[in-house]
Amino acid sequence: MISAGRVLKATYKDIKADILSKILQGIWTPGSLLPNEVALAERYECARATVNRAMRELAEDGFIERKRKAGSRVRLSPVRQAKFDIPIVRREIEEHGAQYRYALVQSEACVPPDWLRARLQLSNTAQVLHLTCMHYADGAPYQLEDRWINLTLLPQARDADFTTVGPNEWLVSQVPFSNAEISFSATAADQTIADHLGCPIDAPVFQVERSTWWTDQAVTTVRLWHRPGHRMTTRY
Amino acid sequence: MISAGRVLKATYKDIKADILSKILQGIWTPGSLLPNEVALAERYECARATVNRAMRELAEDGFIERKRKAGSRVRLSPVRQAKFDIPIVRREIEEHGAQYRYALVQSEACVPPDWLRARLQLSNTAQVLHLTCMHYADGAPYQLEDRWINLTLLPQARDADFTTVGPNEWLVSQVPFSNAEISFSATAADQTIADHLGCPIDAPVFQVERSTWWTDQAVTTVRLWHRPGHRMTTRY
DNA sequence: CAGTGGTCTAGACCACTGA
DNA sequence: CAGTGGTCTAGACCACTGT
Repeated sequence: MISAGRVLKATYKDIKADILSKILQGIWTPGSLLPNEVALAERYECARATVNRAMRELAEDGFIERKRKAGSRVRLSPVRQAKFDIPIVRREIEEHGAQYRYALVQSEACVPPDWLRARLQLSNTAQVLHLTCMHYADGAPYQLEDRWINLTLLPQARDADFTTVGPNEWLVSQVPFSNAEISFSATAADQTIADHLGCPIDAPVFQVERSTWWTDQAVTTVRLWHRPGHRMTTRY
Repeated sequence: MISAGRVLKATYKDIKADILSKILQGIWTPGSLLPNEVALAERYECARATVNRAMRELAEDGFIERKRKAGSRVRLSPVRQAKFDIPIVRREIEEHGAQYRYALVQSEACVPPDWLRARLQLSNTAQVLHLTCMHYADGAPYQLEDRWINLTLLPQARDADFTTVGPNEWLVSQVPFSNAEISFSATAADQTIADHLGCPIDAPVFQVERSTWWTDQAVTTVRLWHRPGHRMTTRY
């Protein structure tokens, strides 16, 4: 058991910061038992609900574990998570102070290839729209996009004009929120990628794949290839 | 403005789920103004604090935006975030049902190269421990680790035995919590990487770089190279 | 069964900010 | 300046779970 120093009329943020600093400095070490909420409320001279919020957020942030009856402990192993902003290419580019340009390379309605039908669980009669697009930063190739849209779910995509608006931005306006699976990997540039990104064939390319569903129906899947040297960074 | 259906004695989870389903189904569309907390509290027949918690969490989850005086709106563009579990290689491998094996390849205390001193803001007199390690899944190369540990901050690393315990697990036991910067990219295998991972030179390799600090002092930096074909996946 | 966190309430005051 | 969310309070009851 740990004893807490006395602090006057603390807000939940004060309490959270105070407890966190004790953990980060190693004053409260992994595995040790923290005072219970009532005790902390006395020491910080506030209501238990205020302490509760501070502790709840520390638990959400992965710093402590809480159990009824057993109390709250500093986590033993930092079960840490990293959060990434889902890359929205236009914003990504503009935030780097560069000028964004978009171009449609190809657009074709077709029957989905087998691998796509399998991945998106499409019916045998489904039709899809296949788009190829380029995103430029200050005129230089930044990202190549290979997009498939489920025409059964979004027939209006057939008549949409993708020469000026990118499929991502169009989709956001059509499907409010959706579930998605996203994965990152490294791949070698094939002829098409090399041509569009202006890099050698077999150059290592950072690849993002994302499939999204709306109420259990496949909306779209996309592969994004980034120019060589691209990095995705975050802090935690 | 949107009107809410009446629900009896709802908990904050009920309210959150109800509002979220209206957003996901497109009943409440992006940009539209939600009822204020007092109105929702009446409709759900609960206290305002209960509504507040539901709405606060929806905002944290990125579904709505809240502003004083202006009210709460469904987000226009899904500023969604993806959470990744920080890859802990042993768990990653064992969760795939494979057997984990670790091996120390090389260990050497030395003066940090310039790029490392710059990256970690080390003093001129700093010493570092340079480790090279391999992680195997079912006997096959899985990940090559190139690790640098700040000996000024962690002198005990000099005497630690890294032949049986990986540096990551050792560090976790020495430094309770730390800030980190992590980045992902694609790179081409050099001779060393190719040898250790058993892949061709110039093969595209998924690279993770992570630097961590403890109270503003650099603890360690590491580069991890994954076997060809490695994917990092999440849902959101 | 008893101790702990989880949640709700009714009310209050405050901070911010759009009109 | 008035409407909205942000936070706090003092108290209450409940759910879970270790002992």
